[in-house]
Order: sequence, then structure tokens, then C-alpha cells
Amino acid sequence: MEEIRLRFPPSPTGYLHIGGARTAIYNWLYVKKHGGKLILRIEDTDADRSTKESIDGIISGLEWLGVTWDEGPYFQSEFADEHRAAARKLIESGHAYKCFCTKEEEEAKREAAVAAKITYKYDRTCCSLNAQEIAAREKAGVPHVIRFKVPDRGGALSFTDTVYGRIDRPYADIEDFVIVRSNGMPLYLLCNVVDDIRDRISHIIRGQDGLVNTPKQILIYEALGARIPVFAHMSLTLDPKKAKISKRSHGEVVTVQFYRDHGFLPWALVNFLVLLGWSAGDDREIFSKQELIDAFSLEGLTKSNAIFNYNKGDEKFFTDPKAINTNAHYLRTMKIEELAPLVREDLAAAGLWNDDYDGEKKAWFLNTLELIRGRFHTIRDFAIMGRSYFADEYPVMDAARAKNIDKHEKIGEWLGLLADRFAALADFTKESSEEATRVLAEELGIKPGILINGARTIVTGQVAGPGLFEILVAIGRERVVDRLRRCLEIAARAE
RNA sequence: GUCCCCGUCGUCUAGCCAGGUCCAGGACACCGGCCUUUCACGCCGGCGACACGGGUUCAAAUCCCGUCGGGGACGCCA
Repeated sequence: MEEIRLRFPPSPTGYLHIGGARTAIYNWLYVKKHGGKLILRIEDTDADRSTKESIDGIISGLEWLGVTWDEGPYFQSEFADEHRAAARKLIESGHAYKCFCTKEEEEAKREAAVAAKITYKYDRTCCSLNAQEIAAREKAGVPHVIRFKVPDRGGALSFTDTVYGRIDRPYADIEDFVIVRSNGMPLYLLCNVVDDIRDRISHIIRGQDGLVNTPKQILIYEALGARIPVFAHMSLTLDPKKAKISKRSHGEVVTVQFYRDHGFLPWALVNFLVLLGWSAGDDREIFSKQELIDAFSLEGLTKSNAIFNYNKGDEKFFTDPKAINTNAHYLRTMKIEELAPLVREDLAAAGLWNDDYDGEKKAWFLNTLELIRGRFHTIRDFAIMGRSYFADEYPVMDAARAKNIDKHEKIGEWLGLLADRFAALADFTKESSEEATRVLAEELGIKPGILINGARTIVTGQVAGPGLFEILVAIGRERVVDRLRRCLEIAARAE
């Protein structure tokens, strides 16, 4: 059976963005599903724009996502000789020719054509040059590019794209495209094909923007006598204004790094991204890795472009709401043992980690995560909204203070009394603390909610959270009593 | 401008190829309710789409044509 080999060929001119990640994920899933190999190839032929940081960023982004590859990274720049050799071979076999037209001449013709509203196509001036003419120009030192000679035949080149179906392109519509620059550097169209042939790539899954130049690449495959791979073009990811997403216009939100920095679970991002332009064909939206691999198929890819629903300046959602929801879903349903190390890393970065959490207080730590994670959206929330569980210095939200403290003149006194009751309890449990609270409220002639919400505000600084009595037990009697006694001082803290 | 691709709720999508089971299903978002000491979760309910116009047919989201809309490509970028 034919070997299944796919590749992910990023050009290292920026960070890994979510569109690129989506492409990588589809390639990876196809490979995993069919037992193939994924090749990572860095297309760094544009030396001016390629950077080391970018290469590192792409690799660490893929690693973080869990997208693994079997070969590489290979660097396209290392195969320049091979690319040039292929160009030579194409000239020798009559599939390409040297073109001495200057860039300026070409641009002028192109502009004139656009002005005249005519479709421009290279006029083949140099296609008919004879050997002597070519030799004369070369001797005179006239620089030249190498153009692929599109077969002079009628009809159309056709191929079947796995997603878009049969595509026909009349030969007459295809220009004799440049494959080697005048400075001798081979171009993408050629390099890409030569590399894919060398790497024995069997399937190409790439963005729909590659659809129009697929006929040109097929021509190169044919001229080089190579087998043509299966093509599957995927829809693009656009912004709400239907523009292509880019770091330049959207900023960090379109980079994988952003999600890592904002406390996303890698798999949640993968799950979200894979659904942008693909569906399993049924109603499933949450997949384990194995479920996704089993469910994946090229047939599920959508033809129409998908919109990444990010709205700059949105106060409630810092990225696509569905992405946040997917992350929150995993956060509250994943195994607590798997969540713990991720939270640990984040708490450590925030200076809130205590080694006891992985030692004698491990049970407490896991229980606390279980208690508070239901309301959180990202890993970062543990150190921010959940700060009061891990530190004694935490801010009090304005909204909480306004709603639960400022409205009651005697709240300081009441919570002080509550602290006394708690201190006097034989056992400090969810049940005993609740009973003590309700009894005190009754004695004071106020609603228990006043004490409950006031205590939550003081003890955690938050307007919302788990049931108060579970909070109290999690934070511990000593700290609770102390915090309640310093009620007014804590309430005065700025947010 | 030319060529190519696409067009189902605000967003992601199922359904389309093999027309009827679709006055169109799910998810997110939004709204309401239940639960409740708060918020969230959960559960229940609501809002909300076949771009438009023709045609074929007993029957069209599904097939055909046209229009409009959106995107892509048109580089000596990748």
C-alpha cells in the first residue's frame, strides 16, 4: 500500500497563528487516523523575512498544542541546489525557458493591461528565442528568470480536490510562471513541489488560497514525471468583517502563544480550532484526542470560510466566545489530577505556589481546585479570582463591596461577632459554620444572606463563588476568623 | 478588471451529492424560568437562518439558470 505522508510547511515570518495551527491540526489528524507520517518543513527561502525566533515560536506552538510530527524540521533553504537542479532539468526537457524580459518591462505591461481592463498574461516574448539569441544575451550579461512553459494545448487541466471537487483550468488561461528569480533563487511554486516530491508527500491539506495555483503545481509534477498527490483545500479563517486574520491587524489574539499565555488548555484550543471549518457530521462538539482521530475525515471539511468571532474591545469576551466556553468546559470536567499540574505552574508563576500543595496539603489542594474551578474560564483564574484561597493578600472587588458591605452600616460589627462564633465552635465544618451563621442572623434579626454575602466578600474578595460554608472550610477557620475580624480593613482595599 | 471558490440562525455548523420524514436539528452567544446565601454549573423554555429571483417537479434548503453578496488568486512573496 502507498505510504501516507503529509507535511506542514510554515514560512517562518511570524508566530504560529491559529489559522496555521488549524492547518497543522488537520494534517496531523489525517496522519494519525491513517497511520501515516507528518513532516515538518520550514519554508525559509525568503531569507529576508525568516527569523530564528519565528522558527522557535512555531515549533514551541506546535509542541504546546500537542501536534506531533514524525520527520523534520527540514529547512527548505538547505535544498536550494536541488531546486536549481530541478529548474535545469525542466529547461533541458523543454518544460521551461530562460526569460530576459526585465522586471520593469513586465510591470509596465501588467499595469497597462490593468488600466485597459484586460487580463494580463506573460506574452512569451522569450519563449521563442533560439539558442544563439539566448547565448548572446547571456554573454552580454543580461539577467534572466526561468519560466515554466505551459503546454500549448487546448482543453483544460483538471484535477479533483477532495473538498472542492473537480476543478478545470483551461491551459490557455495559465501564464508561463516564473520558477527561478533573476538572482538565481528558485521560487515557492517550484521549491514546494520539488520538496514534496523528495519528501514523498501523498496528501496536501492546505488553505483554500492555494487552490488557484494548484494547476501550476500539477504542471510541474507532470513535467518532473512525479506522481501527483491528493489535494484537499480547506476553507479560510476570516474575522467578523470577512478579512483574513493576521497578527498585523488583529494582534496577539490570532497567535497560539496568546492562548497559552491566557490560560488555555492546549486541547481545548485544538478542539475549538478543529470545529472552525470541520464537523464530524453529527452533533458532537467535544472530543477526546482519540475520538477526534476516529471521527476525522476530509469529507467533513467545510467549503465556505469560517469566521473567527473575535471582536476587538469586547469587555466580556477576550476572544471567540465559543473558544472560551470550550476551554471552560474542559476546565471543569477534566480529571482534577490532570488539572493540578497546570494550575501549579500558573500559581508558581504568580508567586502563590507552596510545595505543601503537592505534599501534606495535596488533598486540600485538589479539593479546593474542585470547589472553585466550576466558575472559571481559564487556568489564569485560579491565581486571579481564586487568589484568596492561596494568599492572604487579595483585592476586594468594587462590585462586591458595594453590594455586600457598603449597604450595611453595622456589617463590621456583625462579621466580628460571626468571627467570635466561629472561633468558639468545637468543630469547624460546613454544617456547624452554617448553623452558627443562621443562629447569629436570627439573634441580630437580619437575613442570613447579609452575613453570608458579607462574609464571602471579606473572605474571598469576590461577588460570586461557591457556597459560603464550603469556602470557609477550604480557607480554614484560622484565616477566616482573622479575615472577618479585619473586615473593615480588608474592605478598604482597592480592587 | 479577469479567472476561480463560496453563500443555512449574530457566530460555528447538521441537512444538500442519492428532492418528501425540515413550517430546518445541534452548539456558542443572548433572553426568561427552575435551583439558590451570591455567581456559575445543571435542567427547562424562548429568540433566531435556507441571500434573492426564475425554472424543473405532485413536492426544492436540497436539482438547473440568473442576479446579488462575500472571499481568494492574478508577484522575480510564501
